[in-house]
Amino acid sequence: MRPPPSTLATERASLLAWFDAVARDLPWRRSRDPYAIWVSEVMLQQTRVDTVLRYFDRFLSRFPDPCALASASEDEVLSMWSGLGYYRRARLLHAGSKHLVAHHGGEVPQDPEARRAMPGVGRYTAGAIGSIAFDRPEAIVDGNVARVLSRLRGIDTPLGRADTEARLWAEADALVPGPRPGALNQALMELGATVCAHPTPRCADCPVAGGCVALRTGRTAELPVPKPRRAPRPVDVVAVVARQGRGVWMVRGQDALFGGLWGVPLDEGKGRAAAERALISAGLRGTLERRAQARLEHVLTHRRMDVRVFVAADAHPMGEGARWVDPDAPGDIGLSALTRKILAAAGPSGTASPPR
DNA sequence: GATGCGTGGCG
DNA sequence: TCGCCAAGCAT
Repeated sequence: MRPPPSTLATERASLLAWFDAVARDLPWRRSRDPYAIWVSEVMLQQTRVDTVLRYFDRFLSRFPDPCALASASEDEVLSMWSGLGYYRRARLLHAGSKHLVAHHGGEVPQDPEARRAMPGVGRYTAGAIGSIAFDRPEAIVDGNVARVLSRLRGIDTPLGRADTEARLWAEADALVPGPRPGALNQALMELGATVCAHPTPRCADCPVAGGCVALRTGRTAELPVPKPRRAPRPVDVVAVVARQGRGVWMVRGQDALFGGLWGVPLDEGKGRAAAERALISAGLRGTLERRAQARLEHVLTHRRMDVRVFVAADAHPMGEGARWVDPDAPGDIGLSALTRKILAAAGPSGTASPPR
């Protein structure tokens, strides 16, 4: 089932030599600071390298160490995360920094179990920090590694299933004990990201093509077998844009969706009545225009939001927990991409594109 | 074990 | 256009 030790040693050597030759120069690879590695790994969860590049240096400049991050407000942290998505990651990272200050002298612990106990650190991230920052022989399986190992070993059961995941971790566990485990893990990920890619791998450039089961059996296009997933559920949403000078009335999200971020009042529904509800529950009084000013679509992993944007005139606050925000200079608060999209659709003065 | 959680790029 | 999915985690 699993390759003999000699084969594993050859694969390790090939992967390391290949990685040394072609590794991309990425900012987090220039650092051995466990904190920087941790931040990069959290940002990279379900997020492409090109996207993270726009955030990583800025975040580290603002919060150079766990203590600085722990001292910041949640709004400050989310402002640095604004647009990156999966905002719970930022809150967990923030919580993680406080955890480090409280329990580990403000440093990322070397002990694997202590690392695993950090908020927001699961099996993958713990292994990534352990191997990359501390060069410990800890395995990792992310989407890249799963694709590489599925093809290399010919694993043809669906991703996400318990037996498949166990097999993948076992294969990764078998491969990592050897020289430079951090570089080896990064080599596996780099290979998955650049050569053993989805949907079509470039096997001519692969350092371990010689032992690849999928290549030998002509199944590179079939493997890995993807995890079944549901289509995003359609949902109708109304948004209310109320302006006063340069300011737009925004509330702080409390729910799991966009929690901690600031945004214009939203509610489920498609008409003026729903917009009215959003207006009132946001602690605002004002006159809603009769028809939606704009309409847009925003797709999340599990929802397809059909958003009607209503503009409110003569709006004035009648409660607390919300405030006027200048979208062009929001300050230390986080805005979602959806919020920015809504404001753009509403136009600079509320006279935007007509509804579709 | 299934579900919820963002955003953007690509074939 | 549309589905896929990208260095996952918590509940």
